Amino acid sequence: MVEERKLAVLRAIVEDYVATQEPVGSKTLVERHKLGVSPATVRNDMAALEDEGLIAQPHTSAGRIPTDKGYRFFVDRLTTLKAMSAAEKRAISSFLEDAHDLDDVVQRSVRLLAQLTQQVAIVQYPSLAKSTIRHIELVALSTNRLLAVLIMSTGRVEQRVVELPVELTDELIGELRLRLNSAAAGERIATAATALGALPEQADGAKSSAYTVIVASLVEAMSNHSTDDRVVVGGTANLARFGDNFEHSIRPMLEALEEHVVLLKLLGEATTSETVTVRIGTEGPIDELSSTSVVATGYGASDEALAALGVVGPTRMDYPGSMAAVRAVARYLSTILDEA
Amino acid sequence: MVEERKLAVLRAIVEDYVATQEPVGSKTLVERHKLGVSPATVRNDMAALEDEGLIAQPHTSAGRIPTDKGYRFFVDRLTTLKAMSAAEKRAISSFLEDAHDLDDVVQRSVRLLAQLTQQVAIVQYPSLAKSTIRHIELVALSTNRLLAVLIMSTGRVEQRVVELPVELTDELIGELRLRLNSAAAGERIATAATALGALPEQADGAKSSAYTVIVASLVEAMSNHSTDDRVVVGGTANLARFGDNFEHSIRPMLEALEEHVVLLKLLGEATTSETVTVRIGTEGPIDELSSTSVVATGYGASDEALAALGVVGPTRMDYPGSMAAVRAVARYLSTILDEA
DNA sequence: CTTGGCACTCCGGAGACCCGAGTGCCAGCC
DNA sequence: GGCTGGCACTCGGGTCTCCGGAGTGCCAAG
Repeated sequence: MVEERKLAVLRAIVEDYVATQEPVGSKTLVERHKLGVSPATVRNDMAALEDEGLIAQPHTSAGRIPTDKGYRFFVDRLTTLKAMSAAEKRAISSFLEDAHDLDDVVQRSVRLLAQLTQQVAIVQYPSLAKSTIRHIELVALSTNRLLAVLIMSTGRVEQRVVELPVELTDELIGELRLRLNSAAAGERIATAATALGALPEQADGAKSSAYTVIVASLVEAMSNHSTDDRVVVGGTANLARFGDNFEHSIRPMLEALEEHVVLLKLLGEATTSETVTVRIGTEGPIDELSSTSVVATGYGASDEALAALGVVGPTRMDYPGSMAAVRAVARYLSTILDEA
Repeated sequence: MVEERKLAVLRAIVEDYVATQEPVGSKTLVERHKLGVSPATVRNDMAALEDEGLIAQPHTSAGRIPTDKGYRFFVDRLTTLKAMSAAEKRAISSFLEDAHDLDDVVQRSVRLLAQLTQQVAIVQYPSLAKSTIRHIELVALSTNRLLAVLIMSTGRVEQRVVELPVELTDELIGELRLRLNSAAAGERIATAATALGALPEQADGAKSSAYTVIVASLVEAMSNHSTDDRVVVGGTANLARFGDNFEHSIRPMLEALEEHVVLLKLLGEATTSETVTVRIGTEGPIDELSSTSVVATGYGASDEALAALGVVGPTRMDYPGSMAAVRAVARYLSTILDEA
């Protein structure tokens, strides 16, 4: 038995099954893929592949379908990323470049990804922790409530209402704003926080105490990364193509998509932008989603990704296509954020 | 035939059908609702109701189900809003008050509404056009690109990148910021725009021309209400309870939920906060959603609503419950935004 | 106007049946 | 040793039939 052909058979099975969503038999396989051997031979190969746990048959006397392990093998060894067509590239860049807003960029990315892959797309907002502060704005809401608006270099805008135990004056706010910005601009939140901590000391006595409380409140509000988990989902209508098994596929999927925490888990460690991570079926962290796969990658600077994006779909998905689309969108997104 | 009983029968049919999702027959009806008459009598009533187009039978020899017209009658004449239980009220207010952010408030509202009604919930962000400007912040991105951040009284923050045909200086920005804010703070965008239009004239010659272009760009960016349509959707997992007819219920629903424009159409004219609007089945603007109903209302100031919120579900939904929940959430949301 | 009776309809589940695709294995062939 | 054709076997799933039960409409009597 030729090892090479056995792998060709595996590839053919994966491709066929992904395309038709039906168990594939030996006969149709040789017909569709010009393997140059007889069905019987393919059957032998299939038996071997089944022994290795790469494929399985749902019922006796049915065709074979790939197992998670089979997909894994396919993804790792039998596939190269499809290149995007020139037209697709053009579509991507023009679609994304029309955006005038970070919200807009993210929204468009999600749509794009969903449309390219015909799957559910997830895009995470640029992480607060990993981007730098461009500007801090303070707006008095009342004498003891302050709205702090953080404008990040990625264009992300974050706001916090801070309740203060002291009375505010316009003068105080103005001074605070100046100092805050000179201390924090260009820094990351974490480093800015320490820099800000030093601020009160530089002030003269009377204001020092006021500074102390205000800065402390600000720092606390800023470093509360509870909203660091902003994610946007799109293409849920593509779930409709999941096919039949409603209760076991679509419901848990919809539930997961509601829970941003779960989504973040799914995107998981895909925080490096150079590689596309593929999590197949039970490899994922969520038991309920044992028949779904995640294709994800990071975007932003190449060394340390700002955030992740990806698609989620049934294990029987077009991995090469999805991987290519995910990578392409991530790249364009990175360049766009770089410009901004 | 007693008219009053006939309506009781209609009510019973609606309630039963909503609860069981199965056509309801005369016999089970008298059993479950103690109508005090025989099934045969009820059958006569049913025949009359069917003549009036309020109920229908899916097949001969099946029970009856309400028609859209039947639901309409039920909603208009046979129902009073369920009061929320004290526990529910407490849950709502405490859940919403924990929010520290407009985004947070909206997000929580959507979840709350979805959970209360067990349906898909939609909440629209406070309209830009109808709220007032609290503060305008300008941040230089480069010498000829300016980031304008609009902070509205509702806590909504909107940003725009403005490309300018002139060089910016810190001094210019500072002055601009002062003038902008004194002219625009407390105004609505529309009125602010005209006020801003007058600004350049007040400046002295050299700066006047710079002002003119900058202000023009700003006004244009601000009054571009393309993002006025921000809506948030939640509870899509509840679609799973839609039941069987996948292709005809869930897919178009998911597709509609992706399109914010469509959602806005659905919320439609529900811009008054005093009444809860109910759109049943084909009464709605979207053909594909002919078997779904929308329960919506406005929130914000009582005279002119800031925006709308509501739930979308199958025509066979619990109207009294949904209406009550929608109204309750809208009210709490209004008070919260009032405080902020 | 209400009610019991009765004949009629028809949906939908259970069972029987069969076809066809697919398999495993074996013996022969290169 | 690997490939191939042949063959008996399996079994899912579509089709058909059948039947019960829930529901109806109508009618005549109270």
